Amino acid sequence: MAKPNELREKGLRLTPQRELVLQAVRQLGHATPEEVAEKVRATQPGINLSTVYRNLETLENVGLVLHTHLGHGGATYHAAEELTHLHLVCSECQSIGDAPIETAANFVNTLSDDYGFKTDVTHFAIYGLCSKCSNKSSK
Amino acid sequence: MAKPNELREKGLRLTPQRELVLQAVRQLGHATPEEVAEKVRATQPGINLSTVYRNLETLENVGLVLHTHLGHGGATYHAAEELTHLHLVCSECQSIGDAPIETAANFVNTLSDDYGFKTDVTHFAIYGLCSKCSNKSSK
DNA sequence: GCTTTTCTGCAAAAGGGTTGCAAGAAGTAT
DNA sequence: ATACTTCTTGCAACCCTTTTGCAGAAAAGC
Ligand SMILES: [Mn+2]
Ligand SMILES: [Mn+2]
Ligand SMILES: [Zn+2]
Ligand SMILES: [Zn+2]
Repeated sequence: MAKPNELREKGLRLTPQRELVLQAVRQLGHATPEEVAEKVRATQPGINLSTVYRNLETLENVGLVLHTHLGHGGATYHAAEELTHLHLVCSECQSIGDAPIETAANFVNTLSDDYGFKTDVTHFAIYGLCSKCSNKSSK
Repeated sequence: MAKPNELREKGLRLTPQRELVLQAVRQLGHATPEEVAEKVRATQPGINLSTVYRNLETLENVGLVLHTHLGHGGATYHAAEELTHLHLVCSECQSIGDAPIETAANFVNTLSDDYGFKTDVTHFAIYGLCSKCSNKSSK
């Protein structure tokens, strides 16, 4: 999954830990550092949590990985090439829905035209009530 | 600023600490718990941080206060009646701009029509590059 | 293989927020 | 005004997540 030299091309050393962290992020979709660590441990039981944190940061610095905020707490990590959707997070059931990024295109353009603000809509979740929960509470 | 019985009307006891926490949130605009504590301490030096946290939670439960996420870390608090704008947070200079909530109206309607998702656009910031920073980096 | 530089594991610390508990204050009834 | 009940506060201890310093291990380059 992680090609042999895509890490070296970025000026990074290719260590088993680093390769496994990247692989885990790619396989997991959105994952907390803890979840990444757990996944990596299936292959490399000894990996330290701090190594996971440091590699996530390193991989983010070279653009292979990104983080987003889906809940009230910490960040979750995505493979950079796969972050092509909005996250619709339900405040009631905590479910995470996806929507295509184009859904926000007009909104993003308006902010750019009116405020000169260049929005990254994926960094924070879109927060609200999912359809199930909003139906329930209105009945 | 905090009327005598608006707290009692919500079924809460009116303590000096609670009244001051509410007042501080109203005066500060967006404030972290730490900032609220600091403001309150101008009047009541002895107030404990845990009292601030507990009161923010209590005030949020009765709808007088709300929290939003403006940065990568913790929450910031708003007076409920004043949360009528979007937050445009710059990833580079950390500035916090405002935009009227109607800016997002079409976007919110689309999410509702297409996904049944009822968005609260104020809970998370809109993240990106402010006009100053995007000008700089493009030159 | 040997040298240089980066990376890892470990343990300790920091940061932000929460909790149990006993004492204190607010509200309520007498 | 006093007594009673219930809620709130301060304090200290604690928890969970993330960061940091450091010494040894492993990559990359020669
Ligand atoms: Mn939140
Ligand atoms: Mn972030
Ligand atoms: Zn839901
Ligand atoms: Zn900026």
